Amino acid sequence: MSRILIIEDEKNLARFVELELKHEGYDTQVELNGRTGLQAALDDNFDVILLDLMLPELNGMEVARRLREKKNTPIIMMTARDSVIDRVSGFDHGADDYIVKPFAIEELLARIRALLRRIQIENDQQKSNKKSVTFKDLTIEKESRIVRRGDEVINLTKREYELLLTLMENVDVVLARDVLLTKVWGYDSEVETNVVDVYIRYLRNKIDRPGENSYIQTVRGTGYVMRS
Amino acid sequence: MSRILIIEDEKNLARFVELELKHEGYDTQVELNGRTGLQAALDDNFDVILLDLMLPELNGMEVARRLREKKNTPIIMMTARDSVIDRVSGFDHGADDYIVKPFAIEELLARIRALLRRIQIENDQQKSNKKSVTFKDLTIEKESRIVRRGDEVINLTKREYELLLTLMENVDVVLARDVLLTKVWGYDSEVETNVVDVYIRYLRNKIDRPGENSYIQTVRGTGYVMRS
DNA sequence: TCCTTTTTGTAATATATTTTCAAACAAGTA
DNA sequence: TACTTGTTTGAAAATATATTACAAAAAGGA
Repeated sequence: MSRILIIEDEKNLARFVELELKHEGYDTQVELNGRTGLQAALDDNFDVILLDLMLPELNGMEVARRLREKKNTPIIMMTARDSVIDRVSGFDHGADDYIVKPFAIEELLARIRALLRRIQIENDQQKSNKKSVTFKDLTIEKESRIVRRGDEVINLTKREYELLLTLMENVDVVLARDVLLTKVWGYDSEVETNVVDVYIRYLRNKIDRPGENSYIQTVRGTGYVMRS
Repeated sequence: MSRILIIEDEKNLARFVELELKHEGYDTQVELNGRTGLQAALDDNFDVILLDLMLPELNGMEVARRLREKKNTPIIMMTARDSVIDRVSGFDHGADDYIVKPFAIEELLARIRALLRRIQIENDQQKSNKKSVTFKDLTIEKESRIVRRGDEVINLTKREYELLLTLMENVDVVLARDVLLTKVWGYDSEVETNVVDVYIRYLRNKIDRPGENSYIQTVRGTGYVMRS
């Protein structure tokens, strides 16, 4: 179920919203000031953040701005009535929607649902929409399936290509052999997991430069990763 | 099986709910007024409390409030239809969910299940949901499995990493050697408990600074802990 | 179709790293 | 001091990964 972070200093309101959201089946967490709210938002992956504009320690706009430097978690800004200027700057700082206090809980729920739906659609499109993937001076153009290191075109077989693509679409995520196996060879493949090692080697031979560290790092006991 | 306390003065309703819950395999107890209800809740450890808002001697809100001073037993508040004001203050006093009377028994069962699940998840998983874990200037990024002390990256083996993660996800909890063994080495591992000591030493060598106190403290006769 | 080339997967070996054990040592406690 | 508990160490055992050669399968071309 979706996880929602509530950053709001009025305890009664925070508690009320939290309970209503839990009642709807969301997983919630409350933070009572901007600083801890931002920290929680960064440490954790929430689906939506409800962010009050007026907060102690760090105001809502500032929280949104700093969060946006790192992440794109959707934000619904809660503003005092008619504070148009705030609205504008709120959007400007990265809010995805806003709701004016005092609000009917049903309106908030509707906005959350709408936002989750919107994000879902964007995510679906985005992933398949990206035309190219990059890691350092390595690029993959998906449509043409051309792989380059700098200017030099690298010829990869189907398996090699898919393995590299998977790694490059998950930069900084350590992928276990069996994960790679299901992603590249298919969930029902019955090959030995040693093929992953072998293909990693093929890739290294083709993309790395002699003497330099490999672009693909081994994490012993766990898997492989391309670290930025 | 989970134990549920029903605090409800309408005998018929209380009886009905009790029978249904027993039928579902829960262990139940009924109290017919706020005073004895609170007493029972304090004396005993229930998994969930069903609490009516309108009660003789001590109303539901008051029961919730006083219980919360001592305990965090999850509460489902049963409120009359559309009593929004009651909701707000009820939640404010510590309810975890509410159900509006009259309700379908199936909805109540679903809410109880959801609540039990949520509590479970909050206990176990919240920590493992987090993307990163921090202790003083030590951080672990889980996806990339990068461990840092300040800016310096620390290389850990699989076992070392998992041991540190376990300790850091349980800051201020003293973990016995055999607990660490089951958590890190697996429930069926058959290694000597001395390996824990050995790995604690490896970790200390890698994360501590010479001269400073160790981040990992020994609790003689009990286990190890990272104290904040 | 038949032959050639390329790709894929397996298995064996070599190499590197980690894990474990057990014994000696140190420290804390009664 | 005697006893218990924790620490440190080095070496052996266990595992994981890298590398290679090769056979089977698939793809391509005449």
